[in-house]
This record gives sequence, structure tokens and C-alpha cells, in this order.
Amino acid sequence: MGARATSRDVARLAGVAQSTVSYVLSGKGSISPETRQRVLRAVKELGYQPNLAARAMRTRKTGRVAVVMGIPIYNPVHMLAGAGSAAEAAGYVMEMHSVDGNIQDRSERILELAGSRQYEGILSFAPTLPTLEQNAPRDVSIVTSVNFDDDMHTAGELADATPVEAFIEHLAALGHTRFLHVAGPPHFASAQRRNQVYAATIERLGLVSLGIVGYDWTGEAGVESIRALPDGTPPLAVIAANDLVAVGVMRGAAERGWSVPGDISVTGWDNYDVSPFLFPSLTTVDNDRAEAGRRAMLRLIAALRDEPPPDGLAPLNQIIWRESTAAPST
Amino acid sequence: MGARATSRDVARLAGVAQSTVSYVLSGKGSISPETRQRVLRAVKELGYQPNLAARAMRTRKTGRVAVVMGIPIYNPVHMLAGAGSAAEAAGYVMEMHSVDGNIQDRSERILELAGSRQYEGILSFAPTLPTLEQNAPRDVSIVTSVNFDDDMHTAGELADATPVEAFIEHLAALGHTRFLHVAGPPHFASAQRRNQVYAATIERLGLVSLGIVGYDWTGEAGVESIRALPDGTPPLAVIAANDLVAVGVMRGAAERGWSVPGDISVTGWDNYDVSPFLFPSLTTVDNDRAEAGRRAMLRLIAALRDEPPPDGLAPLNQIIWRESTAAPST
DNA sequence: CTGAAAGCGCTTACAG
DNA sequence: CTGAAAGCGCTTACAG
Repeated sequence: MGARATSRDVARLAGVAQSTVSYVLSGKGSISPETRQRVLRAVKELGYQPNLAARAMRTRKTGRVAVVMGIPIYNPVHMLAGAGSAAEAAGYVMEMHSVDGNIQDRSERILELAGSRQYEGILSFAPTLPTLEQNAPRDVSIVTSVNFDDDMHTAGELADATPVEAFIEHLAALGHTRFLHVAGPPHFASAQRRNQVYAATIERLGLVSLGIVGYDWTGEAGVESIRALPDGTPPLAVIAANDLVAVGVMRGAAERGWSVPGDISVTGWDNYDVSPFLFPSLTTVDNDRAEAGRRAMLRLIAALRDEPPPDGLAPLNQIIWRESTAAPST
Repeated sequence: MGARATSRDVARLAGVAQSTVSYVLSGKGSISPETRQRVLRAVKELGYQPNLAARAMRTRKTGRVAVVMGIPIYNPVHMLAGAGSAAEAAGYVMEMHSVDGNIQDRSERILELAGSRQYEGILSFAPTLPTLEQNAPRDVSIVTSVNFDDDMHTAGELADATPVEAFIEHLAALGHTRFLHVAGPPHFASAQRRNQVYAATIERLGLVSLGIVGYDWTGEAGVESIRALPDGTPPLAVIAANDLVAVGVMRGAAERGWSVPGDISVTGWDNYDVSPFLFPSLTTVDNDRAEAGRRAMLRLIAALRDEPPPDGLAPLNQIIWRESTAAPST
């Protein structure tokens, strides 16, 4: 493939002015059907594709948005794919940036990206400083979507954490009275909300909470939280922050000779691909990550267009009951 | 923040020609130290950042590379981050595209991306058609890196699959004589190589293989491969394609009342974040995904610069022995 | 309905 | 050592 065809080449071949080509392609202006046909034929014949850099320069719109990822909690590829296809559908190209470090670092990096003017908007899938948006250039939109759950926030207050309530209600109906919550890091809004819902539901149903512990999205947090329990604690139901934590809880139980679900019921979150195959398989919350990514991107796109954010969306979370939850054995 | 400063604004403030600003910034031409100082001061004062679209148009270099992901096997974020930072270090911006569908679809999409001329190079982390590179525009480099393991291929023949050999040797030394390989899909070069190394090592050591089965990277493949075994099969050692398959194998064993590692030893691949917390914890292969991503990107960058690909790199795979492997109990 | 022309913000020969 | 000028490939008033 030699030199690439330009709109000028197309115009020459079609026997029209170069501006006519532009009008045909943009659908603006008023071009006669015959001229339009000739131009389109020439476009096809030359395999013409417009030079986006030139267009960007002229229109002062880059047509690009950036997505910023922090340390990943769980496989975000589906989320990225969802965000990417939403961006594409809206006529944007999506670029991904991975940013290590803490909130401060990440926020600075986002500001840098905003300053580069390569992007019309930036979507962050990791927590950012609350002051971020004020410091950004006014013509760059920044939307922070801490994680999947936070998208839910836009769909309705606390919709996100309702599975925690459902978990507890169901387990209580099975006969559980004693609960433990191994929570996620508090600077994740989703973790905080689950935490709140946990406490509120325990209180509302008059159940016993053995505590809220962990505050980390790791397997260690799960193991340690069980190791720290006094002998003879079971029966017990553990609401774990996610499936990784839940696996740690199950291991902690096994180490102490406590059976799951006989002695301890365990719930996770995220429906890891291994979770259906664990023994016992893990009760968890499945979330439609692709849709969550799509919605986050739609939120950014709405901001770019000065439209109100999409609202009234159906929840993306669905509880999947599996073998790790059952009535207490005694 | 109002209108953005251009090089012309900088020139005006510094009292020089606009071209001088360009020379100072590019380091080309010969500019006196005083003039350079004045320009740099003006740059800083105005917060000037060059318009990349304009530069791209003028230089006919976009400074962009694309990464294409297929259906993810396991969390590729670290790999993407590694690739991204390598790209950045080489002066490129990396863009990510997720592509669903089969090899055919993916290859077409890559060709489309190449045709868009938005990218100087494209790196695919999923299998592509062998004919792909011939059909691509000659000025766009395309590098396919099926997955982490394939990067190893560039680092030395079969370096990738050597852990399979090490697994088998170690297990044989522990007293295992009967093996089963639950393999990955054959169109993944990495799966194919492990398969070959498995067969060759079994043969070389005079061991017994109960078969090569599965050919899928799923938990079901693991469960089914154990369900299909005749009663009384153990003791046995299973080399699973990855940790997800291995978890399926462990579940299959549990369903049949076979203990791990007493009756069946199991090895995985990828060191999932849950793997250290399984009960028993899973012996597996840890790979430095960030480095693998970096190397894949370096391969693309070398291709862009018409340099030979980097060579002689240390292996990225490391076996982690855990509880799922032991001497057969009888 | 169509064309000639300006200009987006750069880089880079070229002339001085 | 520095500046005036052309041109990358588009879009969009503007004139006809």
C-alpha cells in the first residue's frame, strides 16, 4: 500500500471540488444525488479513509476519551470492552491508561492527561481526589467510577449494596443469627456502602454481628478474620467483601476444622470464574461488568454533551446461590 | 482555563519566531543558550503543551500504537500496564481495543485498525490469522503475542513450557507414575507447546499418561476430565492447563471422594489470586505479566524501528510449589 | 447546488 | 544563529 488517498485524490477522481467530498462525507451542505454517488464511488475505489489527525486539528475535537485504571480488583476486561464499545458507538476512540500508586498520584496523572488536551473526557475506574474536577481544564470532562458498584449508585440510591441485605435476610430465614462482615477498603465507595447496609440490616433484623473486620480486598483478610475468632464460634454466616476474601474465609474455616456450609456459611462478591468450581461452590453476586462499563462511559459521554446523566437503569447485580450457604448444621 | 497557548503565543512572549520555539522544543537546529532560556521560560509561563494532532499531521507519525485483546484468559491488567509503560517510555501512546469473536473476526478488525492509519503499530494479545501481516498496509507493523507464554518463545525455544517438564520430573521423583494432562485450546500456541512438552517428558521418563483431554480453558473441562476417569484410578497426577481448570479438577476429585493431594496431585498455571488460599493451596506457575506485556510491546517497537526483536531474555515463569502436590498416599 | 480559500498548529527545508 | 514560508489534510463560512 503506497501513499494514502486524501480527500483531494477523491475529488480529482470524482471530478469535483475537495470541499464537496467533505460535504458528502459529513452529510452537511446540500449535494445533488448524482454528485454524491460519484464521490462515494471514488471513495470506495480509492479505499479512502479520512485522516483523523487533520480532522481533529481543524475541528479542535480529538474524538478521544481516556479510561484510567488503578490497581485492579478483579478482571476488568469485560468492563473495558463495554466502555470501549459505548465510546465507539458515540463516535469516540477510547484510550486506556494504567496508573499505579495512591489516590494522590492517580489524581495528578489524570490532571496531566487532562492537560494534554488529547482527550475530550476522562473516565476513571479508580478512586480519585474529590478536588480533582475543580483543578481540571474546563473543557475536559472527568468522571470517576470507582468500580462497578459505583455505577449502580447512579441507578438508584444504595441499589449497589442491596445484595448484602438479601444475603442476610435469606441466611436469617435459614436460621442464622450470628454474622461477620469481612469488608473492603473504606476508600472504595462500594465497600463503604456494603458496610453500611450490613450494619443496618443486622440492626433491623435484630441479629448479632460478631464484627466488621478486614478492610482489605485480599485472601489474607479472609483467612485472618477466621483465625481471629474464638474457639467454638460456629455456627456463623460470613459476608465477605468479594470472592477472593471469601476463598480466604473458606480456607480459614478449613484450617480450623470448621465445615462450609455446615459450620460457616460464606458469601462472596464478583462471581470469579473459579467460584462455581470451588468445593463447596461459592454463593456470590454476579455483576454485568460489560454493562457497568458501558454505563460508566455513557455517563462520561453525557457529561461531554452537557446532557443529564442516564438514569433509572435496572440493577446489574444478581445473587447466585450456591453450595457455600445453607442452614446452620446444629 | 481559556484558549490554549500555541507555539505562536510562546514565540510572541519570548520575542522570537514561531519556528524557533519548535526548534528549541525538538532539540533540533542550533539555538543560542539565551534564546533557548527565554523560550523555555515562556513555555512554562504559558503552560504550553504542543498540540499532538498538529504534530501528527505534519510529521505523518501518529505516535500511537494499539493493543488488541480477545477473550481474556486471566486478568490481563498487569500485562496491559507493562505494555503501556513500555510504549510510553518509547514515546508512544497506547490504545486498547477489545475484540470479541473468532480469529477471523479479530483479524479483520485488526486490518481495519491498521487501515485507519491512526496507529503506527498494532500488538495483538490474541491469536490472529497467519496471513494477517501480509494483508496489512506496509507502513503499519503488526505483532501477535498470543499470550504471555508466547513472549517466551522469543526468549528461547520452548522456554515457555519447561515448567511442565519440571512439574512432571518433580512429581515422578515423589513417586508418581500415572499422569493426566487437561490441555488448553490447540489454537493457542502456548497450549500446544505445553501439550508437546507433556507428551515428550512422559515418554522420556518412561511414565504412563492416561491421556490428554479437555482442550478448553474452563472449569468444566477440569471437572469433566475427572468424572470421565474409571473408578479406582488414583493415585494420579494431573497437569492442568491453568488454575481455573485445576480448580475444576480439584472439584471433580472432591465429588468422587478422592483427596488432593493424597489421591491426586494437581498443578495449575497462572497463579490466580485465589490460588494461594484454596484448600489445598494450588501448585502453579507464576508469570511476571507486567514484564511479559513490556516485552511484547518492545517487540512491536523494535519492529516499528526496523530493529531486530529483543533476545536472550530471562524466563518469566516460576513454579510455586504448594499443597496440591505431594507424594501419592499409597 | 458547488467551488475557491482560509486556517487549525505544527515541522522543516530554505534563505539570510 | 534566526526568521519567513510552505504545507500536512481536513472543515466551514463565503461567494457564486
